[in-house]
Amino acid sequence: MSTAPKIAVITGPTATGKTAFGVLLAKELGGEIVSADSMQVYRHMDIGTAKVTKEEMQGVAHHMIDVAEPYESFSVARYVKEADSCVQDILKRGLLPIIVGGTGLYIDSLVAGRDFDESSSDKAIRDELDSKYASLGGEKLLYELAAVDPERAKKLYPSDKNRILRALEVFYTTGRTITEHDEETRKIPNRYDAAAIALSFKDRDVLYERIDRRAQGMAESGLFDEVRSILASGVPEKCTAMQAIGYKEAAQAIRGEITEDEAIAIIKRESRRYAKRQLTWLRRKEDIGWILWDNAPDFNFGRQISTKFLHSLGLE
RNA sequence: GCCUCUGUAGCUCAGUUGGUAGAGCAGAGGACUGAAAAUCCUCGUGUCGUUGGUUCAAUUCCGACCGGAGGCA
Repeated sequence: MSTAPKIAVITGPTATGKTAFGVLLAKELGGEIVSADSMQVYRHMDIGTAKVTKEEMQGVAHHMIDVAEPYESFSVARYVKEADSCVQDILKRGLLPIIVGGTGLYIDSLVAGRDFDESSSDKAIRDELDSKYASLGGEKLLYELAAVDPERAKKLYPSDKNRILRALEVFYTTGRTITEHDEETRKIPNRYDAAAIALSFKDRDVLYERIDRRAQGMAESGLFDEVRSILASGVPEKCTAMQAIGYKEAAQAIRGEITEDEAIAIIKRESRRYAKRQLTWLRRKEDIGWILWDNAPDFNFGRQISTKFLHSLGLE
Protein backbone atom coordinates (compact mmCIF):
# COMPACT_ATOMS: atom_id res chain seq x y z
CA MET A 1 0.00 0.00 0.00
CA SER A 2 2.06 2.84 1.26
CA THR A 3 5.33 3.26 -0.53
CA ALA A 4 6.65 5.53 2.18
CA PRO A 5 9.78 4.21 3.89
CA LYS A 6 9.20 2.46 7.22
CA ILE A 7 10.55 3.94 10.39
CA ALA A 8 9.99 3.28 14.09
CA VAL A 9 8.90 5.77 16.71
CA ILE A 10 9.26 5.51 20.47
CA THR A 11 7.47 8.18 22.39
CA GLY A 12 5.60 8.78 25.65
CA PRO A 13 5.60 11.24 28.49
CA THR A 14 8.74 12.27 30.27
CA ALA A 15 10.53 9.82 32.58
CA THR A 16 9.15 6.59 31.12
CA GLY A 17 12.39 5.05 29.89
CA LYS A 18 12.31 6.11 26.24
CA THR A 19 16.03 6.70 26.05
CA ALA A 20 17.14 3.32 27.37
CA PHE A 21 14.43 1.51 25.48
CA GLY A 22 15.39 3.23 22.26
CA VAL A 23 18.99 2.10 22.59
CA LEU A 24 17.87 -1.45 23.29
CA LEU A 25 15.69 -1.56 20.20
CA ALA A 26 18.32 0.04 18.05
CA LYS A 27 20.78 -2.68 18.96
CA GLU A 28 18.19 -5.37 18.43
CA LEU A 29 16.95 -4.13 15.08
CA GLY A 30 20.08 -2.56 13.70
CA GLY A 31 19.04 1.03 13.83
CA GLU A 32 20.14 4.51 14.67
CA ILE A 33 18.34 6.99 16.85
CA VAL A 34 16.94 10.31 15.80
CA SER A 35 15.95 12.28 18.87
CA ALA A 36 12.66 14.18 18.84
CA ASP A 37 13.13 16.41 21.83
CA SER A 38 12.77 20.15 21.59
CA MET A 39 15.20 20.83 24.42
CA GLN A 40 17.87 18.19 23.94
CA VAL A 41 18.78 19.88 20.69
CA TYR A 42 20.61 22.50 22.73
CA ARG A 43 24.22 22.04 23.76
CA HIS A 44 25.20 22.52 27.40
CA MET A 45 21.70 21.68 28.58
CA ASP A 46 22.39 18.19 29.83
CA ILE A 47 21.21 17.68 33.39
CA GLY A 48 17.87 19.43 33.14
CA THR A 49 16.90 17.74 29.88
CA ALA A 50 17.98 14.28 31.07
CA LYS A 51 20.08 14.05 27.93
CA VAL A 52 21.54 10.66 26.95
CA THR A 53 25.09 10.19 28.13
CA LYS A 54 27.85 8.61 26.10
CA GLU A 55 27.64 5.45 28.22
CA GLU A 56 23.89 5.21 27.83
CA MET A 57 24.24 5.35 24.06
CA GLN A 58 26.17 2.06 24.12
CA GLY A 59 27.69 2.79 20.78
CA VAL A 60 24.38 3.44 19.06
CA ALA A 61 24.44 6.55 16.87
CA HIS A 62 22.23 9.41 18.06
CA HIS A 63 21.13 12.31 15.90
CA MET A 64 19.45 15.66 16.59
CA ILE A 65 21.05 16.09 19.96
CA ASP A 66 23.39 19.02 20.63
CA VAL A 67 22.72 20.62 17.26
CA ALA A 68 22.09 24.18 18.45
CA GLU A 69 23.34 26.73 20.95
CA PRO A 70 20.96 27.84 23.71
CA TYR A 71 20.80 31.40 22.36
CA GLU A 72 19.62 30.24 18.93
CA SER A 73 15.92 30.10 18.30
CA PHE A 74 15.09 26.58 17.30
CA SER A 75 11.70 25.55 15.95
CA VAL A 76 9.72 22.73 14.35
CA ALA A 77 10.66 24.06 10.94
CA ARG A 78 14.35 23.61 11.57
CA TYR A 79 13.80 20.32 13.33
CA VAL A 80 11.94 18.76 10.42
CA LYS A 81 14.50 19.95 7.94
CA GLU A 82 17.50 18.61 9.81
CA ALA A 83 15.92 15.49 11.25
CA ASP A 84 14.59 14.52 7.86
CA SER A 85 18.02 14.56 6.33
CA CYS A 86 19.25 12.36 9.19
CA VAL A 87 16.46 9.88 8.51
CA GLN A 88 17.18 9.88 4.79
CA ASP A 89 20.82 9.23 5.44
CA ILE A 90 20.11 6.33 7.81
CA LEU A 91 17.77 4.76 5.27
CA LYS A 92 20.34 5.17 2.56
CA ARG A 93 22.77 3.13 4.64
CA GLY A 94 20.17 0.38 4.98
CA LEU A 95 19.48 0.90 8.67
CA LEU A 96 16.29 1.50 10.59
CA PRO A 97 15.67 5.06 11.77
CA ILE A 98 14.19 5.06 15.28
CA ILE A 99 12.64 8.34 16.32
CA VAL A 100 12.84 8.66 20.10
CA GLY A 101 11.38 11.54 22.03
CA GLY A 102 8.49 13.24 23.71
CA THR A 103 7.92 16.29 21.55
CA GLY A 104 4.75 15.27 19.76
CA LEU A 105 4.65 18.15 17.34
CA TYR A 106 8.15 17.37 16.12
CA ILE A 107 7.38 13.70 15.58
CA ASP A 108 4.11 14.34 13.77
CA SER A 109 5.63 16.98 11.56
CA LEU A 110 8.57 14.80 10.65
CA VAL A 111 6.44 11.75 9.87
CA ALA A 112 3.93 13.78 7.91
CA GLY A 113 6.69 15.51 6.04
CA ARG A 114 5.13 18.89 6.66
CA ASP A 115 6.46 21.63 4.55
CA PHE A 116 7.52 24.67 6.50
CA ASP A 117 8.03 27.10 3.70
CA GLU A 118 10.56 29.83 4.42
CA SER A 119 8.30 32.39 2.82
CA SER A 120 5.67 32.02 5.52
CA SER A 121 7.94 33.44 8.17
CA ASP A 122 9.13 36.99 8.57
CA LYS A 123 10.89 38.20 11.67
CA ALA A 124 10.08 41.87 11.13
CA ILE A 125 6.38 41.23 10.68
CA ARG A 126 6.36 38.92 13.65
CA ASP A 127 8.02 41.50 15.87
CA GLU A 128 5.59 44.14 14.71
CA LEU A 129 2.64 41.90 15.49
CA ASP A 130 4.15 41.10 18.83
CA SER A 131 4.32 44.74 19.91
CA LYS A 132 0.86 45.31 18.49
CA TYR A 133 -0.42 42.51 20.67
CA ALA A 134 1.24 44.12 23.66
CA SER A 135 -0.22 47.56 23.00
CA LEU A 136 -3.67 46.79 21.56
CA GLY A 137 -4.37 43.50 23.28
CA GLY A 138 -5.44 40.12 22.02
CA GLU A 139 -9.05 41.07 21.39
CA LYS A 140 -8.12 43.60 18.72
CA LEU A 141 -5.74 41.25 16.97
CA LEU A 142 -8.30 38.50 17.03
CA TYR A 143 -10.71 40.87 15.23
CA GLU A 144 -7.99 41.59 12.73
CA LEU A 145 -7.62 37.86 12.13
CA ALA A 146 -11.38 37.32 11.98
CA ALA A 147 -11.56 39.79 9.10
CA VAL A 148 -9.36 37.60 6.91
CA ASP A 149 -9.68 34.13 8.43
CA PRO A 150 -12.87 33.84 10.47
CA GLU A 151 -12.57 30.08 10.66
CA ARG A 152 -9.30 30.17 12.54
CA ALA A 153 -10.32 33.17 14.60
CA LYS A 154 -13.32 31.26 15.86
CA LYS A 155 -11.07 28.56 17.28
CA LEU A 156 -8.83 30.95 19.18
CA TYR A 157 -9.18 33.02 22.32
CA PRO A 158 -7.76 36.52 22.72
CA SER A 159 -5.26 35.17 25.19
CA ASP A 160 -3.80 32.58 22.83
CA LYS A 161 -1.07 34.92 21.71
CA ASN A 162 1.21 32.49 19.93
CA ARG A 163 -1.46 31.18 17.61
CA ILE A 164 -3.02 34.53 16.80
CA LEU A 165 0.36 35.97 15.88
CA ARG A 166 1.32 33.00 13.75
CA ALA A 167 -2.00 33.05 11.90
CA LEU A 168 -1.57 36.72 11.08
CA GLU A 169 2.07 36.24 10.19
CA VAL A 170 1.17 33.56 7.67
CA PHE A 171 -1.47 35.77 6.11
CA TYR A 172 0.73 38.85 5.82
CA THR A 173 3.74 36.99 4.44
CA THR A 174 1.99 34.66 1.99
CA GLY A 175 -1.35 36.30 1.32
CA ARG A 176 -3.05 33.03 2.17
CA THR A 177 -4.80 32.17 5.40
CA ILE A 178 -3.40 29.64 7.79
CA THR A 179 -6.63 27.69 7.42
CA GLU A 180 -5.94 27.25 3.71
CA HIS A 181 -2.34 26.43 4.42
CA ASP A 182 -3.26 23.75 6.96
CA GLU A 183 -5.85 22.18 4.71
CA GLU A 184 -3.31 21.84 1.94
CA THR A 185 -0.63 20.31 4.08
CA ARG A 186 -3.09 17.86 5.54
CA LYS A 187 -3.69 16.46 2.06
CA ILE A 188 -0.06 15.59 1.51
CA PRO A 189 0.49 11.87 2.21
CA ASN A 190 2.83 10.97 5.07
CA ARG A 191 6.47 10.97 4.15
CA TYR A 192 7.14 7.97 6.37
CA ASP A 193 5.26 4.86 7.33
CA ALA A 194 5.79 5.00 11.07
CA ALA A 195 5.27 2.20 13.57
CA ALA A 196 4.82 4.02 16.85
CA ILE A 197 5.16 2.76 20.40
CA ALA A 198 4.27 4.88 23.41
CA LEU A 199 5.68 4.15 26.85
CA SER A 200 3.90 5.00 30.07
CA PHE A 201 2.75 3.57 33.39
CA LYS A 202 -0.48 1.85 34.31
CA ASP A 203 -0.79 4.01 37.37
CA ARG A 204 -0.43 7.75 36.98
CA ASP A 205 0.82 8.12 40.54
CA VAL A 206 3.79 5.92 39.74
CA LEU A 207 4.67 8.17 36.82
CA TYR A 208 4.38 11.25 39.01
CA GLU A 209 6.56 9.72 41.71
CA ARG A 210 9.24 9.00 39.14
CA ILE A 211 9.04 12.52 37.81
CA ASP A 212 9.43 13.96 41.30
CA ARG A 213 12.36 11.71 42.04
CA ARG A 214 14.03 12.58 38.78
CA ALA A 215 13.65 16.32 39.34
CA GLN A 216 15.10 15.92 42.80
CA GLY A 217 18.01 14.03 41.31
CA MET A 218 18.63 16.76 38.76
CA ALA A 219 18.86 19.35 41.50
CA GLU A 220 21.26 17.17 43.44
CA SER A 221 23.48 16.51 40.47
CA GLY A 222 24.08 20.12 39.64
CA LEU A 223 21.15 21.60 37.74
CA PHE A 224 21.60 25.00 39.35
CA ASP A 225 25.29 25.12 38.45
CA GLU A 226 24.49 24.12 34.90
CA VAL A 227 21.98 26.93 34.54
CA ARG A 228 24.33 29.39 36.22
CA SER A 229 27.08 28.69 33.74
CA ILE A 230 24.70 28.90 30.76
CA LEU A 231 23.47 32.29 31.93
CA ALA A 232 27.04 33.38 32.63
CA SER A 233 27.96 32.58 29.03
CA GLY A 234 25.62 35.33 27.93
CA VAL A 235 22.52 33.39 26.96
CA PRO A 236 19.53 35.74 27.26
CA GLU A 237 16.96 34.69 29.81
CA LYS A 238 14.05 34.98 27.45
CA CYS A 239 15.26 32.77 24.62
CA THR A 240 13.51 29.54 23.65
CA ALA A 241 15.98 27.31 25.43
CA MET A 242 15.45 29.07 28.73
CA GLN A 243 11.75 28.27 28.60
CA ALA A 244 12.58 24.67 29.35
CA ILE A 245 11.14 23.30 32.55
CA GLY A 246 13.90 23.26 35.11
CA TYR A 247 15.82 26.05 33.46
CA LYS A 248 13.41 28.92 33.84
CA GLU A 249 12.77 28.01 37.48
CA ALA A 250 16.46 27.59 38.23
CA ALA A 251 17.09 30.99 36.65
CA GLN A 252 14.51 32.53 38.96
CA ALA A 253 16.23 31.01 41.95
CA ILE A 254 19.59 32.25 40.74
CA ARG A 255 18.15 35.74 40.44
CA GLY A 256 17.01 35.40 44.02
CA GLU A 257 13.30 35.66 43.29
CA ILE A 258 12.57 32.29 44.85
CA THR A 259 14.55 29.82 46.93
CA GLU A 260 16.13 26.73 45.44
CA ASP A 261 13.68 24.54 47.31
CA GLU A 262 10.76 26.49 45.89
CA ALA A 263 12.26 26.12 42.43
CA ILE A 264 12.55 22.37 42.85
CA ALA A 265 8.93 22.11 43.97
CA ILE A 266 7.78 24.11 40.94
CA ILE A 267 9.94 22.03 38.60
CA LYS A 268 8.29 18.87 39.90
CA ARG A 269 4.81 20.28 39.46
CA GLU A 270 5.48 21.67 35.97
CA SER A 271 7.04 18.37 34.89
CA ARG A 272 3.94 16.52 36.05
CA ARG A 273 1.71 18.87 34.12
CA TYR A 274 3.94 18.53 31.11
CA ALA A 275 3.61 14.75 31.26
CA LYS A 276 -0.16 15.14 31.42
CA ARG A 277 -0.13 17.31 28.28
CA GLN A 278 2.01 14.74 26.53
CA LEU A 279 -0.51 12.06 27.42
CA THR A 280 -3.35 14.18 26.07
CA TRP A 281 -1.47 14.62 22.82
CA LEU A 282 -0.76 10.91 22.45
CA ARG A 283 -4.11 9.56 23.54
CA ARG A 284 -5.95 10.83 20.52
CA LYS A 285 -3.75 8.85 18.16
CA GLU A 286 -5.30 5.48 17.41
CA ASP A 287 -2.39 3.97 15.52
CA ILE A 288 -0.06 3.82 18.46
CA GLY A 289 0.99 0.76 20.47
CA TRP A 290 1.05 1.41 24.18
CA ILE A 291 3.38 -0.36 26.55
CA LEU A 292 2.36 0.31 30.14
CA TRP A 293 4.84 -0.47 32.90
CA ASP A 294 3.83 -1.49 36.40
CA ASN A 295 6.31 -0.01 38.85
CA ALA A 296 9.38 0.39 36.69
CA PRO A 297 10.27 -0.10 33.03
CA ASP A 298 10.64 -3.80 32.30
CA PHE A 299 12.67 -3.84 29.14
CA ASN A 300 12.50 -7.58 28.64
CA PHE A 301 8.75 -7.44 28.61
CA GLY A 302 8.84 -4.32 26.47
CA ARG A 303 11.13 -5.88 23.92
CA GLN A 304 8.91 -8.89 23.46
CA ILE A 305 5.86 -6.77 22.86
CA SER A 306 7.50 -4.20 20.69
CA THR A 307 9.38 -6.55 18.40
CA LYS A 308 6.16 -8.45 17.82
CA PHE A 309 4.35 -5.20 17.23
CA LEU A 310 6.94 -3.81 14.86
CA HIS A 311 7.11 -7.13 13.04
CA SER A 312 3.37 -7.12 12.46
CA LEU A 313 3.80 -3.74 10.84
CA GLY A 314 6.38 -5.06 8.44
CA LEU A 315 9.52 -4.12 10.30
CA GLU A 316 11.99 -6.82 11.25
C1' G B 1 -8.19 18.01 85.93
C1' C B 2 -10.40 22.85 84.56
C1' C B 3 -10.86 26.87 80.83
C1' U B 4 -10.53 28.77 75.77
C1' C B 5 -10.09 27.95 70.63
C1' U B 6 -10.63 24.34 66.81
C1' G B 7 -12.45 19.90 63.61
C1' U B 8 -16.05 21.82 56.31
C1' A B 9 -13.18 19.16 49.03
C1' G B 10 -6.53 15.68 48.57
C1' C B 11 -4.22 20.50 51.31
C1' U B 12 -5.00 25.67 53.46
C1' C B 13 -9.27 27.90 54.79
C1' A B 14 -14.16 30.87 53.99
C1' G B 15 -19.43 30.45 54.80
C1' U B 16 -24.63 29.50 55.86
C1' U B 17 -28.51 35.69 61.30
C1' G B 18 -31.21 27.23 60.78
C1' G B 19 -33.55 25.67 54.30
C1' U B 20 -27.54 20.03 53.18
C1' A B 21 -21.84 24.76 50.97
C1' G B 22 -17.41 27.80 48.05
C1' A B 23 -12.41 30.08 47.15
C1' G B 24 -7.08 29.39 46.44
C1' C B 25 -3.67 25.58 45.69
C1' A B 26 -3.27 20.46 44.23
C1' G B 27 -5.75 17.49 40.69
C1' A B 28 -8.74 15.98 36.16
C1' G B 29 -10.36 16.44 30.90
C1' G B 30 -9.44 18.87 26.23
C1' A B 31 -7.01 21.78 22.17
C1' C B 32 -2.50 21.94 19.49
C1' U B 33 0.74 22.85 11.76
C1' G B 34 7.37 27.97 12.34
C1' A B 35 8.64 29.59 20.79
C1' A B 36 5.50 23.03 21.59
C1' A B 37 9.41 21.41 28.11
C1' A B 38 5.66 26.64 24.54
C1' U B 39 0.63 28.62 24.29
C1' C B 40 -4.45 28.19 25.49
C1' C B 41 -9.74 26.34 26.98
C1' U B 42 -13.05 23.72 30.48
C1' C B 43 -14.12 21.27 35.26
C1' G B 44 -15.57 22.17 42.62
C1' U B 45 -21.07 16.80 46.27
C1' G B 46 -17.99 16.84 50.09
C1' U B 47 -21.03 11.12 55.75
C1' C B 48 -19.63 20.13 56.77
C1' G B 49 -15.45 14.94 63.41
C1' U B 50 -19.12 11.21 65.95
C1' U B 51 -23.59 10.89 68.48
C1' G B 52 -28.04 12.50 71.01
C1' G B 53 -31.54 16.75 71.59
C1' U B 54 -34.51 21.19 70.04
C1' U B 55 -36.99 22.17 65.23
C1' C B 56 -41.38 21.26 59.75
C1' A B 57 -35.99 21.41 58.69
C1' A B 58 -29.34 21.15 61.84
C1' U B 59 -23.27 21.43 58.72
C1' U B 60 -25.30 25.92 61.34
C1' C B 61 -28.38 26.24 67.98
C1' C B 62 -27.75 23.06 72.75
C1' G B 63 -25.46 18.58 75.26
C1' A B 64 -22.13 14.50 75.42
C1' C B 65 -18.13 12.00 73.26
C1' C B 66 -13.64 11.54 70.17
C1' G B 67 -9.34 14.18 67.68
C1' G B 68 -6.00 18.73 67.44
C1' A B 69 -3.89 23.56 69.40
C1' G B 70 -3.17 26.88 73.38
C1' G B 71 -3.84 28.71 78.55
C1' C B 72 -4.33 27.82 83.98
C1' A B 73 -2.95 24.48 87.59
